[in-house]
Amino acid sequence: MNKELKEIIKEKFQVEDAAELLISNRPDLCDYQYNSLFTLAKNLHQNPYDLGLTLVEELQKNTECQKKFLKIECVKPGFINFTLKDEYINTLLNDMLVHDKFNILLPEKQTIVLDYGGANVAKPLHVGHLRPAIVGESIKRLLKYMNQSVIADVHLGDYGLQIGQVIYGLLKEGMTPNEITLEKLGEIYPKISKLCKEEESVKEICATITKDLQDNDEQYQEYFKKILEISKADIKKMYDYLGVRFDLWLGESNAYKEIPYVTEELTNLHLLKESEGAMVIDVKEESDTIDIPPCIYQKSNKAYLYGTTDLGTIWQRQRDIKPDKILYVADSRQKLHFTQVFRVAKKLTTTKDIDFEFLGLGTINGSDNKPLKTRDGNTPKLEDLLEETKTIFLNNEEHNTNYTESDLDKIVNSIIKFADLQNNREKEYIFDIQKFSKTTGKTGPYILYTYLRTKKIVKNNETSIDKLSKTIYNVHDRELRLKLLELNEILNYAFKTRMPSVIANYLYEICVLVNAFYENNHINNLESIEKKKDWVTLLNLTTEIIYDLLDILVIEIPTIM
RNA sequence: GCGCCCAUAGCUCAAUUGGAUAGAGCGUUAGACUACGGAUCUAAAGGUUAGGGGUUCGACUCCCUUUGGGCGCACCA
Repeated sequence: MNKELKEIIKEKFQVEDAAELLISNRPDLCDYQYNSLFTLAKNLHQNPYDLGLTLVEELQKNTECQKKFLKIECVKPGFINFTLKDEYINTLLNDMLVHDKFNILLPEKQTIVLDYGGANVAKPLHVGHLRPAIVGESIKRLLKYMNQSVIADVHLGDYGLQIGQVIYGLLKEGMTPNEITLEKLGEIYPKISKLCKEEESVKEICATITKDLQDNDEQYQEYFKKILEISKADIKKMYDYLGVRFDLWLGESNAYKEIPYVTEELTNLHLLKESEGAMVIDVKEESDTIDIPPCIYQKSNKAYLYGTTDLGTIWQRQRDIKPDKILYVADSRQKLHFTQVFRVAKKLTTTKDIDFEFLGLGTINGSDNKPLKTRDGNTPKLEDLLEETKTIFLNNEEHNTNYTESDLDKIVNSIIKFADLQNNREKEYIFDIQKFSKTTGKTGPYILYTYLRTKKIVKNNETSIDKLSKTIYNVHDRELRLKLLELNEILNYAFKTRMPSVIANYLYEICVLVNAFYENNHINNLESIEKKKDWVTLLNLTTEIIYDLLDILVIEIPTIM
């Protein structure tokens, strides 16, 4: 859209201008705005407004611009305002109609490993697991949509102290591996975890069991395999319900065989040093203004830690996948840990070329703004929460609809996910089941409802879907069309920032405009065939866009609401 | 102690990374169904962006500071 602007700036002032034409935040004045006159003027030592006037004059002479813009003007301190011609808006929309993925600009293809989910084996899934799963899955779908080759790895926490704790508990109760059940695991972990906090000696025993397990103790391995099998099945079931799908089901335990390679290279590079009985790696850098503590590689009892297995995992990914990037979706509190791990990986010749990104998540709090707890003080189980959402939805529901179980699941998913994904992932947010149960306003059901009623109109008038004519009929019509044109900018911005919330909010804005259009423009008994054809085509394009955006947000569409 | 993050309408959140008049939902108030699905739509009210300073054409956004909250800092993950 701003090709001519850039060309003219380059030709006239010999400046390569990186700034884009932006969507107007003053729709009463224009459709698109150019805000960079001030920086341009500063570099050229000229007055921004005069500069703007010169540019506008050139733009108005340009024949391509004459085709695209109804009005170009320079105003006040130094903005250039652009108003699009209706005909040009429709040209762009027609391009979206015929091209793959609505003609958006796709970034260069890269191979990206996405590490999210991060469920811990042997601990029951709770609310805390919801956000990494949903946000991670959404980012995965966004990256894929934007032409990236993505490998999703759940990276289970399956070889840490919690396993030692659970094995200790099982042995104490005299259970054999074959007697282990999911319910038992759910019971034992919190019990022993609490005990470890109270009694140092128990914690030491559990640590020793963990260490021996890592050293392939046969008995412990048998317990471990059984725990992993049962727990994994449960985790899979829950992720499945949420539509969260991984390409790889690896975990910490898979990284163990890689550790010797990492150790060898660390040793060759003289990076390992002893400190208070443990082996650590210094990660301080010259440019640091603050103190970054070293990465602990091996405990004084020779057991390995989280950081060690992360390095092993990175090593393995480099060998088997050769990714350009590895992205981690995890709780913000782990930021320092990942800074340390990334710095170590950047020192190793094998893994130094990988780009690392840590995508932090804020915690989920209860309505008291404290970490979510049930009445008995425990963290609520994810399964119960979803069930509760379903019950509240059915009780609130005033429209005598008989839902199939499948539709009901899709609606529950939309409630939870749209509530979560519209928030900035970096900030903590309040998980308020009462609030989520409301299905009016900015909610998943609102989006689904909008989609279904719009889709129905398209279906009822199916015969006439074609290309848009040059005409736009009224203000609701024009606003909707302009909103659809934002798709490219929105998707690229969301991609760049890895923020599903950008998409969720845009999707909502589309739906608001579709509903306004719907109320004001009735299609079925329209006399003009041309107009009817245009509007059905427009609504068809809209539903296709909504469909794709919902898919990125991991929301499926029910047959009925 | 050192460091990171946060504070926006009564409540829950936005604000395209420094742009023009800070926007939504819920709640409140007043309206709209003889028309394609009313889980909708049209309006109104609600703000010194925690306080104070600074940077500049321009600050919710950047810097300093005060207050109030959350979190992380070596053998947990």
